[in-house]
Amino acid sequence: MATGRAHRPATRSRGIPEATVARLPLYLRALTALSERSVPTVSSEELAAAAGVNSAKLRKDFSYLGSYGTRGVGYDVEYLVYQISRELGLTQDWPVVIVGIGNLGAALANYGGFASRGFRVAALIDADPSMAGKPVAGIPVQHTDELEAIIRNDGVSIGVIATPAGAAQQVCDRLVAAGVTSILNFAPTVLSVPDGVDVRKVDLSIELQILAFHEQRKAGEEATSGGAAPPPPAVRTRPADDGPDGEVPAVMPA
Amino acid sequence: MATGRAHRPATRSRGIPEATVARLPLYLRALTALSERSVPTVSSEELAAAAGVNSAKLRKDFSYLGSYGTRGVGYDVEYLVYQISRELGLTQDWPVVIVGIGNLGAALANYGGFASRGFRVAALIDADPSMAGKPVAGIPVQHTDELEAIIRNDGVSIGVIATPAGAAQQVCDRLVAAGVTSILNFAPTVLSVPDGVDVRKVDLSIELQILAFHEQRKAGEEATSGGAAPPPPAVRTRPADDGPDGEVPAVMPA
DNA sequence: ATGTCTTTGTGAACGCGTGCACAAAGATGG
DNA sequence: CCATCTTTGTGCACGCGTTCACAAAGACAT
Ligand SMILES: NC(=O)c1ccc[n+]([C@@H]2O[C@H](COP(=O)([O-])OP(=O)(O)OC[C@H]3O[C@@H](n4cnc5c(N)ncnc54)[C@H](O)[C@@H]3O)[C@@H](O)[C@H]2O)c1
Ligand SMILES: NC(=O)c1ccc[n+]([C@@H]2O[C@H](COP(=O)([O-])OP(=O)(O)OC[C@H]3O[C@@H](n4cnc5c(N)ncnc54)[C@H](O)[C@@H]3O)[C@@H](O)[C@H]2O)c1
Repeated sequence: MATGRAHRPATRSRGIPEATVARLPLYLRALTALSERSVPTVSSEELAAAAGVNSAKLRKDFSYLGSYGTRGVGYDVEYLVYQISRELGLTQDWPVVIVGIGNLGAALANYGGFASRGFRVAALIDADPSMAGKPVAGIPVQHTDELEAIIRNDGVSIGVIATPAGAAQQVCDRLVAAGVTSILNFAPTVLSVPDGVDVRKVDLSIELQILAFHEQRKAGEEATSGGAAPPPPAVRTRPADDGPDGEVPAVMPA
Repeated sequence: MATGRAHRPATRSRGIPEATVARLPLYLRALTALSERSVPTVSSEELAAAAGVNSAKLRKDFSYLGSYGTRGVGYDVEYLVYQISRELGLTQDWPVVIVGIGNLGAALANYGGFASRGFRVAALIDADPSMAGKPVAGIPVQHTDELEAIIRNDGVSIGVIATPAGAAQQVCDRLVAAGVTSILNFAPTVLSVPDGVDVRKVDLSIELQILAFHEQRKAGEEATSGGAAPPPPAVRTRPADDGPDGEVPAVMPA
């Protein structure tokens, strides 16, 4: 889901398909749960069920990492946890900065799921001067002016943007200029970044709209007003056309 | 990203590919911005740039909706806003319940991006009795006991889960039993739902792990410790050691 | 009308991801 | 050591999604 200039022409980074990479955290989560229950081994079938995927897919995913299974037995849980962690780069510590400590930013700062993997909140940054020094989740909020210094001093390479949409690109530019090369964007905007910078976005509104689409399909499969097929569109250059299709507003002048 | 039992064997709902549906909200956002600036028409090239996608892809996406463009001119902004809104089901009002009003749930409740499209927060629900009646974002929190009544009375079909992971499946089951058929899940768990129910998940931790993967690739393309090839795995049959899964895992005895 | 110029809509090629199905590997038991 | 049984690893086919490239549609000028 990299947006903007974050093209992925051959980002099959080192032979591991992007789709597989996206599932590794899922497997890791399931394996961690098994590990906590001291389960020694799992079959691909069991693990796939726990992760909510097809077992053949899981086996193929693991085959990209190497042959870590034992035929007739399955996979060693602890060993696989380690291998996936290493592949994902979770054996090292990743300092993260969160920019925009409002409703969402504060929730993220309080989120325990950060530290549970190798992620550490290095700093909380906000433009509001009245917030400076105020602790959120035990960490004092710092002013935007400090952004560059923090990133350089702590060697931060991952930034989280939780500012209003209008500020996101500007914040993004500063992060990138200061050395951040991975961005998680919660603001509803398309970010432009130079090559080599990865952007992933989380957009609640988009998710809801996708759900609404399917919901509408489920509800109005046969009964709702209007047919299933959209009415022949009126081309507009000259309005005064037969325009009103159904009960439609939106007639445009050329 | 439907998980669990939400299989999508032929969910090409009515000829509109899933990938296209996922991009429609993106186009809609860009078009809304143009509309607010009173821009009358856009070319596929311009709109694609604004939405961060390829222009050919955009045209093909729109072609699934119908022929709404004018050759030599482009697309009428207002008309397209309406058509996409209608296709996504945003011309009607979607009541939504949020379950689990903690850090994240409260942030979601306060989020203005809900109402900006056709989504309306019908209720906030939490299991903590001490929260009952306390207003969050102007809406009084209601106890979980009320869940079924609220959903039935308001005809809620979309639910948002922001509870701890351990409670998510149970909450999900209750939502589904009460009539919810679309779920947006923020808890880091795989949800099992019956056919006909859509689940989408938002998982911050997974996004960060994917970023970490690419970050590691960028950093250690040649220099980092260890080679590229993983060491040959050892096989485990008899564990014998239960899990000190504290920090350094996985050296396998043969 | 006719010609030119812009931009859409889409046919076709390609590549990625998914899932089936099975041979090979290895564990386990005799 | 051999037979059997379980489960992995993967070759293969298929379908979806992306992108290119271009003919056709239409605006606009003359
Ligand atoms: N709250 C949610 O549940 C939610 C959900 C989805 C998306 N979002 C998006 O996340 C973003 C934040 O949402 P929110 O509800 O926390 O908003 P908010 O207004 O509560 O918080 C925004 C914070 O960003 C700070 N800020 C503004 N400009 C800044 C800048 N240039 N540099 C640093 N900090 C700056 C503000 O001082 C404020 O503290 C928005 O873009 C919103 O659309 C929020
Ligand atoms: N905070 C974040 O930024 C963040 C990010 C990603 C994921 N998450 C996930 O979102 C979920 C919520 O996170 P949070 O930080 O808000 O946690 P939280 O502990 O602050 O809030 C959880 C809320 O859910 C309520 N709850 C518990 N069981 C319930 C039940 N059975 N029915 C109804 N309500 C119940 C609790 O009373 C509490 O108010 C967690 O699963 C977390 O992993 C949070």
